[in-house]
Amino acid sequence: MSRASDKAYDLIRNMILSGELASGVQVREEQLAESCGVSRTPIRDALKRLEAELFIRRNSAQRSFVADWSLDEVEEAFDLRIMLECHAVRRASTRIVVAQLDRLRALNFGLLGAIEGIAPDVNTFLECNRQFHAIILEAAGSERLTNMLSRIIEQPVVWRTAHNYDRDNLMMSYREHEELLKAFDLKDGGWAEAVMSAHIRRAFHTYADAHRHHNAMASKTK
Amino acid sequence: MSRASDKAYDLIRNMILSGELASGVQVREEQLAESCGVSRTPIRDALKRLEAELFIRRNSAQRSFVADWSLDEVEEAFDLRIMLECHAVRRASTRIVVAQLDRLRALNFGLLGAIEGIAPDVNTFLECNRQFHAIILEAAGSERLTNMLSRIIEQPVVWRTAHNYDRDNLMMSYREHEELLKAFDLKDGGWAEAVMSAHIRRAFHTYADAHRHHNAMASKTK
DNA sequence: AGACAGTTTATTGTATACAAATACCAATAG
DNA sequence: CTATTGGTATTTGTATACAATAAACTGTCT
Repeated sequence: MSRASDKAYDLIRNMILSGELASGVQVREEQLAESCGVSRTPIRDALKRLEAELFIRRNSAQRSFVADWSLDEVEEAFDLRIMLECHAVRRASTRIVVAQLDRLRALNFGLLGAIEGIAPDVNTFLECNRQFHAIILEAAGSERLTNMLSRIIEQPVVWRTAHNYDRDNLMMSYREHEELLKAFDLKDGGWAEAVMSAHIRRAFHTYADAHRHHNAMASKTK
Repeated sequence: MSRASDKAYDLIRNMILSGELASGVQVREEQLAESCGVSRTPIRDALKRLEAELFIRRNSAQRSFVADWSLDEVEEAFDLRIMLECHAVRRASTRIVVAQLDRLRALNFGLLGAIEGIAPDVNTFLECNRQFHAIILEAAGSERLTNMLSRIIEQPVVWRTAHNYDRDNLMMSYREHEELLKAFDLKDGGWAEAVMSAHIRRAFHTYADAHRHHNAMASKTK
């Protein structure tokens, strides 16, 4: 991450995810340039990227605002992710090689380790989970698919939701990954697809519960 | 299209589609700037966009090249397009309003008119076809979906293939659109989805035939 | 001749100044 | 009091100069 535009991208993205930049607020290029310590040129690059990922929206006059996602929009994103990841897993089931299966097994073992402690290590869990899905995408062998999935807000939503996961939820992810591995072993793309679909749908409902809970809290304090 | 970056985007895109910029050749920002009559800044914007749409690829040293698509890669793109357009049509089937249905009917009537002449008017056909699909996407009402489909090479491949359409093929498109309209009238999302899937699959095979024919010609002249 | 180091050249990345577009505000007419 | 118009401030778009990086070359040493 030496390039200034990458640095700016990460910084702005984190500002959005951490809530430092609240939903709906306008962001100005010059102001971002100052807070990121770079000039406007890389900021503009970063904003374009964030706009493509729908983190940033622009109004008719090209002013940029932090996107404000409704539950419906999050559900749309999940629906798309389900379609694309199921497609990936279907392709992967006929293309995946032993080395990749081994890496998947190792990652899911690491993921289990992160759960089993007294307090689950959510960050390690997330990183293992991210890599697990990345390897499946790699095995699917479609650059375009990788491209699209990287654009769909996956990290942020996963990130927000996982902090709401209780141990049972985390363990469920582990088991679903194991089931996916069995489906790969048997080269049963249909099974793999069904497991993946359930896996992501469950994640959505965990998110939706948290979202509603959050809103209920917010309206109380008003 | 007053903005220089939009102008540059269109010019470069057309240069690629027309073959003026051949597959695989390197493109330099400064050279493009000169041929587009703008500075490097908007060229860089345009290249980023074209890169996101996989018209342009970059090597490890960030040099840009015109993408060279294999038939497999085109098939991947079609597969993704089928998934996304089927999703769109499914959503649209429960959301589409009368005004949109009327516009669809009018467009398909225009499309029929373009076919019926002595020599089919391919450009009008393509424009009606483009708008037809755009309205369905609008009716689907998912910004994210629109976003993704606009990134998937749809226009270029459609453009290349339609010039290979014979009258029967064009007429088939008209009939499929009519069938889609019936499915919408009956709010039968499953039917609509099936018709759309067949519609795009047929387009792919028309493309694949043309592609193979083209390659056979090319190898003869070698 | 072949390989390697240092230098040159080509190309992209970044900063910055300026131009264009838009929003904001105040003054004035209705 | 509202609407409209004009001007000013703010913000984004573009051009351009310069910096950084990677490729190509050249000369030397083995």
